[in-house]
Amino acid sequence: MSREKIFALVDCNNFYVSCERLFNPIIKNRPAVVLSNNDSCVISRSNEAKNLGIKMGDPLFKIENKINLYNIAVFSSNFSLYGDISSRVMEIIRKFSPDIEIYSIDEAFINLTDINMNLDNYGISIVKTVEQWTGIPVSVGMATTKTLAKIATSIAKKHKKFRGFFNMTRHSDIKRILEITPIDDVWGIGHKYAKKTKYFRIENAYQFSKLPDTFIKKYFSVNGLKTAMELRGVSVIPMELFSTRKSIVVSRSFKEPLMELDELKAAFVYFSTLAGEKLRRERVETKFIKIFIKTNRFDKGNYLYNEDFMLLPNYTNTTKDIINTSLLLLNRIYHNNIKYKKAGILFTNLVSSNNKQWDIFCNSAEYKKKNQLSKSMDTINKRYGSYTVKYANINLSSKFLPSQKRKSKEYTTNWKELATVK
DNA sequence: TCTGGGGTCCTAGGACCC
DNA sequence: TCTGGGGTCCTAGGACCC
Repeated sequence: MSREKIFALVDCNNFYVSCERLFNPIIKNRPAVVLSNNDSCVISRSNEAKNLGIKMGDPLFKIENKINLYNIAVFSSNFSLYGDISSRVMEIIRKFSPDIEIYSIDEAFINLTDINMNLDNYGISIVKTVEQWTGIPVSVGMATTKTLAKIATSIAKKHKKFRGFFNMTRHSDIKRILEITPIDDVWGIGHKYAKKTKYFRIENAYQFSKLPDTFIKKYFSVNGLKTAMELRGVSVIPMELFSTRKSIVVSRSFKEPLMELDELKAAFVYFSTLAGEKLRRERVETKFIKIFIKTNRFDKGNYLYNEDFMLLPNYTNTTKDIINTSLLLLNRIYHNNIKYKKAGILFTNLVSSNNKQWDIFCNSAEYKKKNQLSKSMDTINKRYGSYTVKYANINLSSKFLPSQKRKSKEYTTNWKELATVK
């Protein structure tokens, strides 16, 4: 029998808002929110904003009143800033265990099974170190499975008295904790499954964990069964240490619907540029390029979705190839007099640039030339800011560009916007 | 009126083959 | 045209996550 595993989840508190606060100490205790693309809806809230009843996903127009009434600080999202802060946080967490799974921009699991130290001290030390070195507050939860660690973290976050850390590994009363954990708070139980559990009169995590396996599998599939096992303390969701990306998407909703082909073309040049950068950053390539255009999904009865794809003869990650392909596909699926509200480009079947198969007919000299051009552009744009150099046909003044009226500066990633010291 | 973007995994069902 | 079983592979759609 192998030793019981120990997982810790490190979760940044209100991550995007916390990032904004680093550079705006003035809003330290003011309620604050960060908005999604086009400044449409709320995607991050400070504790004060949560206490004012602002919900995740609330559209901006719905909370205008509260914003004025309570002087809420509002930010457009600034993902290059958040991404940069995130990687700093992750590097610090890595010092506590190299066995790390970066689960999302603001969360990481670490495996502490082989750490021969007092776990309580270790957990408190993680919370303190990350906060001191980056200024980002985090919560840490420990347990014998990832699903339980999720619960432990939310307890650490919810109750001030724990100071950001909760250890569930040797808790004498896990049953009691699961009983007070609503089933829809459990990792792996989403909207639809929560509704089903209600139907079966399952209210909390403990009740769910006690259901017969065959029943769970029938109504909640194997993933539901995994969740139940993990709640019972049996670790069945392993750490994913070397996840390789399987798909890449770049898509945007337009503030104003686009109708003209030229407008959409500009949008796809923009998407292709971002998508190419992403492929190269991840060191992957693709043959499979799909694009889609669609109308407003809330416009019932008139919803229209069009997509098309192409399988390229050779793997690529060069912006030029992606632009050419996406414009060709756009010509195929575009129709007159349609109000397109959202569009995007998608790559699947990615392969690593390092070990891809060379095709017999691939012109490798041509390939290397295009590749070199793309890479040089990336280097320049990284150093001097996005779109310092770009393909001539990209038209950044077009109306497809996301509207971000309240964006903070790129303090850490753009030379032109370094924070100034007063 | 306004309602994001980017991912992964599982399953059911169709196409195709013997 | 109808008849049957069994297997694989692929894809669309649905579920979940942040």
